[in-house]
Amino acid sequence: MARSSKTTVDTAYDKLLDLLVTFTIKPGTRLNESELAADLSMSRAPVREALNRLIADDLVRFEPGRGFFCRRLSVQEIADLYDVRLDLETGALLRTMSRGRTVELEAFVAHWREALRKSEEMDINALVQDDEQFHLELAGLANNAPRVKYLCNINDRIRFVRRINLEETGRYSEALAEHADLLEAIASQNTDAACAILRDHLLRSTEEVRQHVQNALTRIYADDVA
Amino acid sequence: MARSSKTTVDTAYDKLLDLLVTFTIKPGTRLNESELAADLSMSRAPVREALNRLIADDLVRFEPGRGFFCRRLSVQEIADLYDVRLDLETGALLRTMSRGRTVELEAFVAHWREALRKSEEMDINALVQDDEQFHLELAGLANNAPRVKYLCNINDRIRFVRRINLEETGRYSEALAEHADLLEAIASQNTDAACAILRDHLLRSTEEVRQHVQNALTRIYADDVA
DNA sequence: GCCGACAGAATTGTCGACAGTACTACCGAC
DNA sequence: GTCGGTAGTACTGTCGACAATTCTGTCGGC
Repeated sequence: MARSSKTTVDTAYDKLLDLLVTFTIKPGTRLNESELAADLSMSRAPVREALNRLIADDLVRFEPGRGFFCRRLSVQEIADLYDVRLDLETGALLRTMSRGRTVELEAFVAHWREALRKSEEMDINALVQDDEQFHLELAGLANNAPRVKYLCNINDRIRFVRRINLEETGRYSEALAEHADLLEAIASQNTDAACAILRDHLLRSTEEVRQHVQNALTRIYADDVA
Repeated sequence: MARSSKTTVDTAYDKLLDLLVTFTIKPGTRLNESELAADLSMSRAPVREALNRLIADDLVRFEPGRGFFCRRLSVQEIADLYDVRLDLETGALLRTMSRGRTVELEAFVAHWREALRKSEEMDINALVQDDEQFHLELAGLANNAPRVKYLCNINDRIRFVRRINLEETGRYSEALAEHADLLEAIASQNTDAACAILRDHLLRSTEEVRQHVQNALTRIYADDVA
């Protein structure tokens, strides 16, 4: 039954991750193990295991004797995560650039030149996903797996806000243009320019986040899917 | 029985963390759940829960159907982690310095001026612990909890190597001197100097690590405590 | 002598159950 | 009407058991 890499725990993990990342489960609410187990039609054991994995991702909090809770969403924390993200991404870029032209870099540039051209007619979901992908692949060029993993974690924790942010500001084309600029700076091996663009791009997002997180919060609590 | 914040899972977690961080459990070895449960005199359930928490810390690997394994120790990964650490720590320092003199900063400087003076006659264990503490508190001044958390994780993953490194090079006084220099640069609000010192300090460590990790590895496998 | 199949042993995956603890709602006293 | 205690309920914490899978060592064939 346990097809490799698709055990019950894994399905529980994926499902819960989704619920938490999209805030279908509201911040701060207590998670009822039995209920979740019933929803996923499995026993409590795998649910608990999945929840335990999510602790270290900081997507759930755990209080002894009380159980698991959905993480609280604070403006400060989101801003802090954007801050860390800035350092990790610019650090990666710096190292990638110092390595000069590589096959991977050329491939990256070629692929995203093409992809960005087609982005104009994408819907918001695809755009958000693409944005994340772009940044992640860029960071990946530095060939530092742990760094990418930390960035993935950050992404999981800010994804919802990131999405709201993009919707709220409607800054699609500007963001895409900034990606394009960055791409060209990279392609022409202009390290300083590339870092500056990435830095500004991220700082701008951070600023917007501060303004829009409140909207995000109300939106989360309004979304009563039931 | 479950005294607040000291549940069975927690003891399991702490104990396992220690075993993994110190490499009492050798890299790559398979972890036998029943055996661990017996050693800790508890059932398999809490052991599994603790192991699941350790997955996201990347201290254990998990293969469906095969169980949990102690992480592999690769030179590349250690170097990568040092790399990330460099970005996180210098980023934190930059933000701390940009904030000017604060009460916390003054307290930090005062405390460590004193502590460094007494460090000369410390034994290696205390030195290693102090070194980690110094860097962590310095990063903490930036008031960014997630950043510190990521650094803690990195510390867990490099602690052993860090220790070996210090023993192997015997560079105690140099390292302490660098800390002192850094402290004075911070105290005199010289941002550029402080960043440069921290950067060099960490780059040097990274370089040493590359040279000494092999020794660390053999040492780990030699330590048959039984 | 080497390779593959097969059976037995060991280990993981998941479950249901029970004990212990935290929460809730009710009730009486002030 | 409010506060404090108390009993009942709901949930978590941990366990042992069984099913399913992987591993190991042996045997026969080539």
